[in-house]
Amino acid sequence: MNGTLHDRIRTDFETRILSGELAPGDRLPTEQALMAHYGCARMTVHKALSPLAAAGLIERRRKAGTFVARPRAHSMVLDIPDLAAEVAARGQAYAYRLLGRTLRAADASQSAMLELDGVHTADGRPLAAEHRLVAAAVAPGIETADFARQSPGAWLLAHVPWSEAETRITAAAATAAEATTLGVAKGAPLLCVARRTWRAGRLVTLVRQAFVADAYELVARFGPRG
Amino acid sequence: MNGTLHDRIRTDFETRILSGELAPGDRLPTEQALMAHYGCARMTVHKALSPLAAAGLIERRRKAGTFVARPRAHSMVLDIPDLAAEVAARGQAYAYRLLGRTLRAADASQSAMLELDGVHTADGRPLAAEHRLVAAAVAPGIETADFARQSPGAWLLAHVPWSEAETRITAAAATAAEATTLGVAKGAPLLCVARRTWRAGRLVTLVRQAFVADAYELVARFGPRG
DNA sequence: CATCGCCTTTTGTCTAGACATGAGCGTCCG
DNA sequence: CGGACGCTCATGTCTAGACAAAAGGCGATG
Repeated sequence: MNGTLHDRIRTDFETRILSGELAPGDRLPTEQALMAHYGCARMTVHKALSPLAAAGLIERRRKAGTFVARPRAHSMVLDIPDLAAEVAARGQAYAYRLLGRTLRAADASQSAMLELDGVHTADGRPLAAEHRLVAAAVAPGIETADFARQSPGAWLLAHVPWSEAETRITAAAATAAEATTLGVAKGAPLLCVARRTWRAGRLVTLVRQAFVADAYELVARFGPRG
Repeated sequence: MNGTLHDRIRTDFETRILSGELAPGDRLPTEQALMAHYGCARMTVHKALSPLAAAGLIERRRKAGTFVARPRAHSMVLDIPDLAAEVAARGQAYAYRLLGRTLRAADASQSAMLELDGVHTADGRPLAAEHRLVAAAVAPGIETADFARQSPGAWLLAHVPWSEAETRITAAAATAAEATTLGVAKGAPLLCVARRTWRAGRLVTLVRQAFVADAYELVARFGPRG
């Protein structure tokens, strides 16, 4: 596919496996045989097949050989887009409006957290309500940040690196407060995205975004397009 | 981390970047310098840094060098679990009940599709309503498959390889039909997962699962744990 | 001053080998 | 017959080098 030889070898087997031409359990040629077939060194063959093994598409055992892996519980790539960019791509005007800002002092259970409530809008129409906690100690400077022009999420992305994140996606009925903020009826369905983000084991931020159901969707992909 | 040298070099920089010790834009040593530092050949250094570049953690430019990448619109790994396994892991009894089965003949716009309606249950309680279309030509044998014991999704996973999939996640209010199937009130929030799956460019199946909001959530992760 | 072209640095790919590792498999011996 | 041993094969890791390609830097030239 790409110009390089090991990319060609890799995509060769990738497509043959994904198309079903090579079924799970089938044995692939040995590296020796592939050297001869493609007329290259063993390192090149190895460099081609290693990523497939890492991706779980094939399984390699010494002495036994290389086999097409059985399809397991698959995972897809979920794009977590920048809301501002997403809205702008739709040709709408994005804005974040800060609704509340409270500093919660540290107590026995956790360190000081800045509590931020706001709403993301597209062309002035509410898109999502956001409730966020930010660990003040891990995000120096956030207490003086201006969220009139930039959402807390964008500020954090630019200022605080993170190493780990977990996102939970659920549906929920709008509470009275959410209904008011978003301009929908109480009980209306919302797509809720709750994310916790850590840096070096310490919680950086905890955010819950409630999207108006018919105004937003998440997309996850699996496939050669990346 | 792992015993191998290139794994050690890779995790070295991985942790230094993710911990923030190396900030976005920082330049990494050249491969020459790393050869000297680790006392190994350049291929070994290259093998260590290449995956980091592929993962988007670093950015490499000829002549300029290697730099820590700025965090971009990040993507996470979304686990699409096998429903049966998921329910079993919670200690509940999983079942799929087929509610409707219709063969739609081919027409000008598309080939023959088998239409399947069903409901996934945990301990007898409805968990999700499923509406699925399967391309009969791409899934030979599905017309005689027995869905009393196995859901169409599980059957397809075992019998038809796929190369590409796209999942859209939304929230929606339960229609009257869905409310009846799931035993919830009309208008109750549902987490909807709509997935299209292709094999070699041809549509294999198209499925829409509507989950009872408080009985299900999707989890996506990003981090060194994989 | 601007621009073109050349040089150098740095990464990308590949080779031909070496040794290590581990698993399958047969053999030998009890 | 069965288990322990050792052989062999296939993959895993690594080396020292080669050439290619891209892009920054710099000087010559207009």
